[in-house]
Amino acid sequence: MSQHALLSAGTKSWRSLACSRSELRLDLTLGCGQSFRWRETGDGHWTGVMGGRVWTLTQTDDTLWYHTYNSPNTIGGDGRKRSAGSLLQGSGKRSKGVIEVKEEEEGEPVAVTPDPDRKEEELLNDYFQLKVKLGDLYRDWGAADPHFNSIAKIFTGVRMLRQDPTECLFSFICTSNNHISRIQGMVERLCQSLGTPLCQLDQTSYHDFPSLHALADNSVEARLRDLGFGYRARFLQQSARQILDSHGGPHWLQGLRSAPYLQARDALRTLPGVGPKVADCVCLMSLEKACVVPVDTHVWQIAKRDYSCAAGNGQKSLTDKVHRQIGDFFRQLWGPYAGWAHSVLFCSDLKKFQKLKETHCLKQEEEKKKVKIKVEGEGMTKKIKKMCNRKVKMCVKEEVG
DNA sequence: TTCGGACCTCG
DNA sequence: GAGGTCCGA
Repeated sequence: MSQHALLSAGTKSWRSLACSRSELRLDLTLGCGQSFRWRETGDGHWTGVMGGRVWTLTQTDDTLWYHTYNSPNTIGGDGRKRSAGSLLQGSGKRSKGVIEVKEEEEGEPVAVTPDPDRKEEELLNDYFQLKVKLGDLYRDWGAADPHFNSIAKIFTGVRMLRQDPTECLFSFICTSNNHISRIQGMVERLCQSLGTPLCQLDQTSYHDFPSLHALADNSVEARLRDLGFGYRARFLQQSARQILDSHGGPHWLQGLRSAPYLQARDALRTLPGVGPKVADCVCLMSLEKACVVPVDTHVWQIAKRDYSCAAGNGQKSLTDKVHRQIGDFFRQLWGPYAGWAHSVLFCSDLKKFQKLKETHCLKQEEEKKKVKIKVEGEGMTKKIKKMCNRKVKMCVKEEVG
């Protein structure tokens, strides 16, 4: 049996939070290239490391379900033999918005892993920034931007994570000249090679993200080159060394959360391997700078193609000035959470999510047919039929375009 | 400020 | 070429 938790299998203990899909879509949020540590380990089940522990997350319409695994050296490990129980039917217990599902072993209830201080709930709330009401933000962005509005119908629940700054910084140093799937592999090798092991599930060993000390060791560059990091190997080691030697450690990175955006960005850019794009990603995704729009060639294309944004027209490469102009353009359009809005558009442009647009388009076609039948059935005038069809066509066009 | 080339590897 | 950065001119 799979050691990775599966909600339907009923062999593991799950807890849950009330959270609708419009507030959070796991597949989009965890797969759009913000974090590189989550894998789909079962249908709609995402397993990864966060806050020093291994999690499996999944969701139903109004609920976010989570399971955490005990590492081997903590009490009550997960290696015990478990039998499948019918835990989802009627054994859920609700307390202060938390549902505790008790697992059963040979008919006898087994105690769920206790979470008396609700630490895990807090970690999830913090990581997904669930206090920020995404529905309200989508409404505001849609009102200000028709193009966003058309995308938003398909790409709901794309939310900015609040990641650990060290993990975010060193992951994004790996992103230059690179694409998501390869970055995922690199970050995984980085953790397996230099991070503390947490637990093993179905031949996959999960490790914590490496500490600055582990990354700063002189042997790291050669080791990472062997693991296929190329020129980025030196950047990783040197940036870690610089943070330890010149700034005193991870505390410095955390401290940038309370610094203004430009100050934080400039501080990050003193590190080797950190240019405007990487610095902006770290600011947005781990340092609470929600207004920051990281600009890469991709976002530049979106600005030109979908917004006729003239910034950088005639330019061959993304200069600092073009970065600033495009960032300002989107900030003006979307407001203080512009970085969050940018991630929705970014997500909708990813190859792996194109199917979502197609299926949505098919649904629209079906709606169109239904409307047509209804109109004909009600014997409306030709003029009204025409108007109605045009409206549906416009809607479809908007979705596709 | 801007530009081109180099840096790594892979599909 | 890819979801970039660094370096020298």
